[in-house]
Amino acid sequence: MPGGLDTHAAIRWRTAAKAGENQGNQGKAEPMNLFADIRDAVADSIEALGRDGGLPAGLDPGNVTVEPPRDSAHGDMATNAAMVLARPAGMKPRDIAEKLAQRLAGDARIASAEVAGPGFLNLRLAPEVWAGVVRTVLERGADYGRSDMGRGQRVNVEFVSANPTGPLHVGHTRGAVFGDALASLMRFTGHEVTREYYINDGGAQVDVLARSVYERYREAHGRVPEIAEGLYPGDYLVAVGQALKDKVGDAFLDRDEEVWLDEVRAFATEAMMETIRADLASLGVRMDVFFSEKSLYGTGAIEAAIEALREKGLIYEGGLEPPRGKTPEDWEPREQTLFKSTEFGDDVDRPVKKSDGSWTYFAPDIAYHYNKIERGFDVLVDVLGADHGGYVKRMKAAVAALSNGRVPLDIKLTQLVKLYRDGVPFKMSKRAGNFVTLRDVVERVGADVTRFVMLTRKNDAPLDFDFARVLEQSRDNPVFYVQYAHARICSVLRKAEAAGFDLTAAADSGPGLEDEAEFALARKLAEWPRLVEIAARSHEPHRVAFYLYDLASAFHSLWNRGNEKPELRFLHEGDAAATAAKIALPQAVAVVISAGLAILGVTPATEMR
RNA sequence: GGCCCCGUAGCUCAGAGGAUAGAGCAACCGCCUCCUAAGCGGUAGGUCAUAGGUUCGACUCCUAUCGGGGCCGCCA
Repeated sequence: MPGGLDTHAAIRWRTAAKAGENQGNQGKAEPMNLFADIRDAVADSIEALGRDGGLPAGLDPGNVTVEPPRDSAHGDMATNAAMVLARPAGMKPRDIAEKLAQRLAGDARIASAEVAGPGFLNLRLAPEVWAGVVRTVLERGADYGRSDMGRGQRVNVEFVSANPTGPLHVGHTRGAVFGDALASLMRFTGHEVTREYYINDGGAQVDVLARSVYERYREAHGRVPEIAEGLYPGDYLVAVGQALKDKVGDAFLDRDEEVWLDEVRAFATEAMMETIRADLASLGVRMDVFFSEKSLYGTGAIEAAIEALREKGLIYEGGLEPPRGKTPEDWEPREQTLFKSTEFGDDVDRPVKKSDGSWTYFAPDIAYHYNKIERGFDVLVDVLGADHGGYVKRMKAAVAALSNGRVPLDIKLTQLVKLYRDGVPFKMSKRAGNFVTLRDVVERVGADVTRFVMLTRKNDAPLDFDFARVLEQSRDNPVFYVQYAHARICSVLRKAEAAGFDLTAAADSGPGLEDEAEFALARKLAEWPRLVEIAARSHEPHRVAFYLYDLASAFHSLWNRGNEKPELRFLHEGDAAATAAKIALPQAVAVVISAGLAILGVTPATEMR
């Protein structure tokens, strides 16, 4: 690397204007997102070249990206600028790349810029840049990687929303973890996030619940419960029946349903929601809003939502075509109230009101989403089980219609969780009501493990959850592997403190990076802000889990390099300067691991047991 | 019959339209007098299901087909 490098300039590379964003940082304006900064530099170069005639003026750098190359032999960062601009500039990609390379070579951060392949520009950054990344991490601490990408946009993440008829099960667990992590992720990227649960307390299923609880109530009075086909048989209702007895005594005994139905339904629903809230709490999930479907009935809310659609000319009375293919025996044309969802990409218009005049399930859902829009959210996210796949197009259509296209609705479907124990499928008894609950899972493996494992797959891929394997302490268990990295660092820091080293000095004296394994780790740290933004933009929190695994891997790798090269170890007995130089990097890694785990809702381990 | 998801190494899976497609496991070969070897390094392993299309460039986007899974089959 050039000996005459102005390290001072290299560290303080932010222009004065940009540094303004970082006021209150005592003038130490280190970059937050290195990739964004270098991309800015490329864009600036394009503009400058446009001014002095090297390139046509006014080129749009919108599609220019700066990203880590697949192969690190290609350098630290690569930009596609020349290829993207070739057509609008009317020039050959490699010619553009050459001009950019010359320009960028004047940037103190950039050690070399080489044209490669069809017109890639491969950039190698000055060693000081990577040391600067480590310092930035230590300065920012838990805020490193936080961004204002969301610009305060109000996001509503609706998740779990299980029917209030029983405790949460494994499927809900995945949705709960996903939604919660996504909410944290979006908050980290500058969105204002509301976690919301939609209580389906308005449909027939809560009547069934009430009748089921009534039988348990009778049971509490010493009667034999009659759990008819279709009622909920689960034991968890026994206590609810008892509680009902404690509350109302024998007031409902041997009375007609009309006497007790409303009250028992309300009582049972509340009891179930208490259970569900406790289930969520055991996972560390806290909702901001519980929204009751029932609150939409009798208040004109549904009517208003349908009316809003009608005003847009999207509601009509009519019949649907019989289903294509074989027509069911009992099919007959029926007049009903339909929403023109086909105008927004749905396959067929959807009924909102049945021929008997009652609402379909779709109607309150429309009203609920209308309510979210009216509450002023800018972005809606629904996290649903994959069995709701058929619902996606019509709901997106409704939201597009009601918000005039202003509010995007993203529906994330979480696929099945398959349970195993030591590779053997976990058989659930066919007896209805006997399923593996969220509590079962959390009690067996703990909330941290549950959460991390649930995020080691994309939401739309099925997930295998093996009770034995997730507790295994080996490299192929990502939870352990990441936690182990963090614990190792904590162990080192404990020893450093015990040896009397001043850890706060490490950040100031700065890391001395020399080995490729150290640079690799610093590069990984530099990717964090970028990774966070990509994950938030695509609503994919699993990317955080995968990143942490990669980061841990780079760390373990460096750790073992210390076997061959003792000078790379983090602790150097009796040598404060050497220790300060080496300990900053693992400190920074610990900061990012705990920041990442915080987004996933996982507590970092400080030691392994 | 319709809709949704998936198809990448023997297995489980990553992969913002970029270069020679990457990890882990399993296999094989190495590394502990040294901060936790609960770890690390290396070798081997591929028609990214198939066929078209879009473009400077496709595992990635579009269409069709095949295969696996799921939901629905009608007042969803």
